Amino acid sequence: MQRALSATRMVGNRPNFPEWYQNVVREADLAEPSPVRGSMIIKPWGYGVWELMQKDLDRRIKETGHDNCYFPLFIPLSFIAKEAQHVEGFAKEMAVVTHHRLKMIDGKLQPDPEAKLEEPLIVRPTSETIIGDAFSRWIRSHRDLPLLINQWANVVRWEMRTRLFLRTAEFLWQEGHTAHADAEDAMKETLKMLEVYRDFSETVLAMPVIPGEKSANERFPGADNTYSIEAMMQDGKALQAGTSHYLGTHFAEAQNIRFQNDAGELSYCHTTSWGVSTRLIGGVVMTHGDDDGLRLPPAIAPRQVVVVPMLRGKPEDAEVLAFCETLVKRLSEQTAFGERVRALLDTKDIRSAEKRWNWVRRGAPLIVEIGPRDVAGANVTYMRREDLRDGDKVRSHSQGVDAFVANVPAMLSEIQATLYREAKTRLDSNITRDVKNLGELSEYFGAAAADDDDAVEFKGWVRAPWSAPTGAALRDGGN
RNA sequence: CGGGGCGUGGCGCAGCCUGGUAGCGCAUCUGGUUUGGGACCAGAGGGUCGCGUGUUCGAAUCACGCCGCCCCGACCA
Repeated sequence: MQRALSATRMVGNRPNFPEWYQNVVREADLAEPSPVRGSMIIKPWGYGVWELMQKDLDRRIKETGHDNCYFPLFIPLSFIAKEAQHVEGFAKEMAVVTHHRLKMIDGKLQPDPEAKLEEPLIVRPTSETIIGDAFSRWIRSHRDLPLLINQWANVVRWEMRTRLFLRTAEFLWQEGHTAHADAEDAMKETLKMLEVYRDFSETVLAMPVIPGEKSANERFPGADNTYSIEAMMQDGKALQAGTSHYLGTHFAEAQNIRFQNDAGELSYCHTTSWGVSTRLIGGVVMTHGDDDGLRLPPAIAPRQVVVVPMLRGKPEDAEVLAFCETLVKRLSEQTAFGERVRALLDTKDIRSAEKRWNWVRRGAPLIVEIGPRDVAGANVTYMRREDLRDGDKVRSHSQGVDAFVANVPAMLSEIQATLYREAKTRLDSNITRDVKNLGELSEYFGAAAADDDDAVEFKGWVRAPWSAPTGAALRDGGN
């Protein structure tokens, strides 16, 4: 049994951060690589986290006036071709469907040459074009605007280099698409959703971010402006955690999305799109993980309290189990973050010590251990995942069962707040603010660019003047 | 796609230089002993040594080719 996932615990000083990340993803039972290159299998614990993210974000999207719908996975090649920048941006990474039938030829199953599609279909890398096509039919009048749509879907981008959650060939996301009568309204929408993402990330994921505009070279293909929220990972690097785009009239012009204004004149709509993806799970790992594995913010923990009975194969086991069942039932009647507390009794027939560590690695916020002595004294013994260790020792707490049950909602809130505070402190204290020009910037990051071994020094971020509108000269700035 | 590294039971590795058909730790299974805690003893199962071709009496080990994975870079949610 490994005792820790890496040797050091200092932020920014993990000897091999990417390796640590992969270990946590595996040990926390979040996901595993699939037989298909670049794609992953999201396991129940990881998918449970995604479902909770979805649920909360979906509510926010609806509260801001958007309706969900679903557009097809396949997009006609000609649709993509309509917007020049869009083509240029995505052409290199598209999966293409060319046949609709397999045939056994020379003992080998292969696409039937006679079943070739007249027009190839591409697997959506994003849905601007196919949704725009629908918008062009749905929108006639200024009374149809704004049109506010969202979809939860999978998309495919044939990436050269993939990492679980952070960049996979196929990933899950939501993509919002809206159409507006003028630039001002569309820009308002773009910034509104950026703010939705910021608040969601900070309050639900406990992941502080910096919202801002991306430089021209980092813009979404076909956008006039791209905004993002950026989070700082424990290696000091930035993770683009969500984007919101003002698309101007580019897609409207390419796809003829027009409306008649109150004067009877036809004009092009201004559109937006915005999305967050399963990458957020990777962000949570790299924000909150430690040497013992994952630490999940309670708001997105599929199980917030896990009860591990200390069974010894003796008659008193029955009492222990009965006590635990009652405890879980009472916990499930409590409310935290506006929902029932998610509690689990882990009865799997393995050693209880191993069970405990499984839940530690998965990041369950509260882990409760119940033995005969607890039952006799009506106590619970528990650990808080966000504050697991006292030096090398595991910090174990004891409390009367009634008080514990009543305290769980408050403790979950505290854990959520503590995780946020730790990350926020890290973010704030690792932004260097006294860099004034490109020379100082190069000097600060210095050798980092020439590094080719694992030991990349922790540099954090730099706040520096920005050479708008291109940002090209300063693009090594780290954010 | 450029540079570097690596593919040996589920996981982590040794063996390769100096060819003689596999070994360790953890995990798994069985039995026993333990029991406020990441147990101990004994036994067992599990490997086409990434794939292919070649050299050789003999290849995990040598040569060539291919595939895959990881890191850095470029690009991206």
